[in-house]
Amino acid sequence: MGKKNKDGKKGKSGKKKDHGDYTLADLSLALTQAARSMRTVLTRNLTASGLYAGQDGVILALAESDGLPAGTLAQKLGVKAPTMTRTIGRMEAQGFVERRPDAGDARLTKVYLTEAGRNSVTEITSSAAACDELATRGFSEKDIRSLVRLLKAIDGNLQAGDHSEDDGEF
Amino acid sequence: MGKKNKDGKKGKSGKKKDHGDYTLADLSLALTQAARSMRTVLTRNLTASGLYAGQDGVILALAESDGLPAGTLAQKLGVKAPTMTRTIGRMEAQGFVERRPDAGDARLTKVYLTEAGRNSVTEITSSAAACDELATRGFSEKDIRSLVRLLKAIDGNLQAGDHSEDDGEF
DNA sequence: GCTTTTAATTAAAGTTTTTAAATTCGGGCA
DNA sequence: TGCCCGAATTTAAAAACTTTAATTAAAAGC
Repeated sequence: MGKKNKDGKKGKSGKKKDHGDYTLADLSLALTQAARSMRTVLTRNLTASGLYAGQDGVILALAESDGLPAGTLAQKLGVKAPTMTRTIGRMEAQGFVERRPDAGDARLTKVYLTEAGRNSVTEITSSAAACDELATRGFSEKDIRSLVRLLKAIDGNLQAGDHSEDDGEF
Repeated sequence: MGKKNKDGKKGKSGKKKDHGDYTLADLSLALTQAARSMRTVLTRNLTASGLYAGQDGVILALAESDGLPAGTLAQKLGVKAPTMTRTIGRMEAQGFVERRPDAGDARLTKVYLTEAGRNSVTEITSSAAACDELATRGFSEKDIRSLVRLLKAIDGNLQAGDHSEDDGEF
C-alpha cells in the first residue's frame, strides 16, 4: 500500500485540495461517496412523493416505455430478477404500478404505470432535476457532459468485465 | 446513446436545455448505475478477503489513521452513527477491527485495526485498484483526474446543500 | 407427447440505512 | 459535593436493497 500518494497528505491541512492531484486510487471512494450523497438527497426529495430511491428508475423507465416485462426492467436497472420482483411488488402495493400478464406469452408479466404512477413522473423528474442541479452547482456544461459520458463509460466497462471475467476475448 | 428523445419530452415547465448529447437529466441515473456496477464488482473482488463493500472504507480510513473514534469514522464515511456502530460490530466479529475505550475520555470508543485488518489493507487496495482500472479502461489520465475532481465536487455540493437546507450558517 | 429452456416468483440469508430511545461519562454550576 | 446537561455510543425497531438457489408456469423443440 505504499503507492498511496507520493506526498504524504497526512498533514490534514484543512480542506485545501491540491487540484490535479487526484489519482485512480481515489475513484472508487469518490464514486461511492458521491453516489451515497446523491442517494441521500434524492431519497429526501422523493419521500414527499412517497417513493424510495431505487423506485424512481422503474417509474422513469415505464414512463418512457410502458408495459415492460419485469425481466427487461431488471436488466435496464442493472439488478437481478428477484430484486426487481420485490421492488415491483412494493410499488404495486403502493399503487404506483400494476402487473398484467402478457396476452401473447403467458410467461411474461408486464408492468404498467397506474394513474398515480403517471402522476409521480413529474415529481420524480423534478426531484431528480433539483438534485442534479444542486450536485452540479458551479459546473460548466462541458463538465456535465464530460461527467455523464465518463460515468456511462464506467458502467459499460464494469458490466462488460462483470460478465466476462474469465472470458478473455475482445 | 441518446435514447431519450423520440417524441418531445414531457414539455415540462422551467429550465430546459436540450443539448445534443447527455444532459443534466442523465446525471443521477448515470451516477447511480455506475455506482451500483462499481459496488457489484467491488463486492465480488472483496469477497475473497471476507469483506463486504462498505467495510473497505473503514479499513482504509483506519489504515491512514488508526484509532479513530466511531463518530469520526461515521462522519468520514458519510453515514450516521448507528450505521457505523453496526458496521464496526460486524467487522469486529469478523476480526478486522477492535474497539478500545479511550484512556482520557471514557465516552469515546476508538477503533483500531487488528493484525488481520492490517493484512487486509493490501488486498483491499488491490481490489479497489483492479476495480478502478477495469472501470476506467480506455480513459485518459485527464479523464480520470477530471472525473474524480467532478465527483468530489458533487459530493461537496450535495453535502453542503444537505446540511444547510433551511439553516444557512455554519 | 415429453423434455428443455425461459420468465417470474418464492425462499432464505445478509447488508445498509435511518430515526428514536436508552446508556454512560465528563463537566459546569449551585 | 451533588445534580443536571451535553456529548458519544449503542440498542431497538423498521425498512429497503441485494443476491443465490429452488420452484412454478408456460413456450419451444425434438
